[in-house]
Amino acid sequence: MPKPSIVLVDPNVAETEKPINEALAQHRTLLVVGNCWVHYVGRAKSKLEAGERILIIKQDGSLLVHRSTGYEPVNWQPPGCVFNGKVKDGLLEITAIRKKPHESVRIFFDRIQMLSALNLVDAGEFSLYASEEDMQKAILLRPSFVEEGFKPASYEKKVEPGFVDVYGMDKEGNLVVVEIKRKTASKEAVLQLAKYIDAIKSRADRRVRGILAAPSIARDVQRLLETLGLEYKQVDPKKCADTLHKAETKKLLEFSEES
Amino acid sequence: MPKPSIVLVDPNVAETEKPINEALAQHRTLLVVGNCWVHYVGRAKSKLEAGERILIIKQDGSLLVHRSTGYEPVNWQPPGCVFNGKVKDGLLEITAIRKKPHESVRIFFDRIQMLSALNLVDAGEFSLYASEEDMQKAILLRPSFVEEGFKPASYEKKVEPGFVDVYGMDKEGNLVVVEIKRKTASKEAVLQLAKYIDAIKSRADRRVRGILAAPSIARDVQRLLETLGLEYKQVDPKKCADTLHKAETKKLLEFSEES
DNA sequence: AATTAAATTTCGCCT
DNA sequence: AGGCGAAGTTTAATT
Repeated sequence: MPKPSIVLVDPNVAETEKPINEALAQHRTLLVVGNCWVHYVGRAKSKLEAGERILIIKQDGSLLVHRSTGYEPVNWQPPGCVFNGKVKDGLLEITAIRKKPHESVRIFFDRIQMLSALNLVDAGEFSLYASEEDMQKAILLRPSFVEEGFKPASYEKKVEPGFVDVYGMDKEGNLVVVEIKRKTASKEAVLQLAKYIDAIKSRADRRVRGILAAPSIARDVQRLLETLGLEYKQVDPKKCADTLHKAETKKLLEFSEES
Repeated sequence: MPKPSIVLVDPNVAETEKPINEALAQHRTLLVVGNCWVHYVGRAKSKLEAGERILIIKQDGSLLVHRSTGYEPVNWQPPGCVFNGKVKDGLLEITAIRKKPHESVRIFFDRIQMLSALNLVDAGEFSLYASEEDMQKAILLRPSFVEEGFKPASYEKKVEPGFVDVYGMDKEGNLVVVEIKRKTASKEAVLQLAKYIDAIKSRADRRVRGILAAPSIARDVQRLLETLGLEYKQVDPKKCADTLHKAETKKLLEFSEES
């Protein structure tokens, strides 16, 4: 039976110790806004001077300290920390300790504008569309996105430097390696594809074609691509997402008709 | 003259429209906790079903939606967004729009546990120690970290593929190229060093040694390194940071004695 | 403005 | 558990 949320506005620092440690013990989400400074020692080492920030401690043991600007937290810890809060001499000190790698974040508050201990109930599903994985699935489903007559044979095939996105054969019987990028193809993508081609060519008995499938490509990158004897095929991630979506809807329909 | 912070606990959704738009207009930091769902369209596309989350909108136009677990936000926008909040049919809809690339995040709240509009005052400085740059400075200051008798000649020297971290001479008069890594040396670091060495060897009149200075190196990477005729020297970033710190303290002392 | 490299990257997947 | 590659990566530096 979860206790309801607690919100304290402008509390004395001293009176926050108990609710904070209760919230931490119950693995609730903790939200603290106030004037603080932060010491971090671990993979690196940092010091943040005093200022007003937002501290978030989540139930999985992750920690975020956010300043008034910027997408990224100024200090943080990934999930799995152990926390402790204590008040001494009018200061609230919150310590987060992680092992492997061993590191710690210590936050000192001398004034707290708001403290909140929350019970966040969240079972909602998150779906991301048009990821590189979606594009891969869509190409396997509709190989003509790459080329008419293309026949995929395998995907995520192990080829020495790493993994090939899609691997198959064109209508002339040549081997085809497809490298997929969700956005504008970079030089790195071209070089990666070239590496795969080289590795496969060395032990193939026929011609090996490399196709870079991406929504766009820069002029100079395309030149590099052509110099290396590779090809480019424009593929729209949105269209891939739509194709996938329709396929999945159809599958669901068939399933419900069967049952 | 900044207005003080506002905190509303369990407000009706309808009554949040005005304070939210005021806070957005005044570029205050907005904190909303409540039950919401999120649609994102832009570089990719995502959908997040209903659940209780924390929304942060910062004064620089960045946006974060945090779930009850995880270091990373489930949805976000980097700084520079334009926001709008409106209430309709008992729902609060907050829209964030970014141009270049054009994308949008729409958040719908049907229940709000807490709303807070903050004026965060934060002029504190953030310092990170033991960066790669710090290690470079420390090696220039104390070349014996690389090797007894090593004499640095230059740093960030242009050598065709890019820049060499530290460049100098050993006590036998051989050229020495030092590549610095703040953490475990990767295969990429070894190959990069090899490229520099090749470039320099081609126009040098004496032996050229390549030393990879890093806190650690994987067994197989070390094998590759040795195959390429390069060397590894263990260097501790923390020790570098300490050396630097002491040097800077000393410098400050000398300065205050002079004046 | 575009490109490249680094990050206390984190995260996921596979060996 | 360690290693490798991808990310709606972001961010800073450099061309």
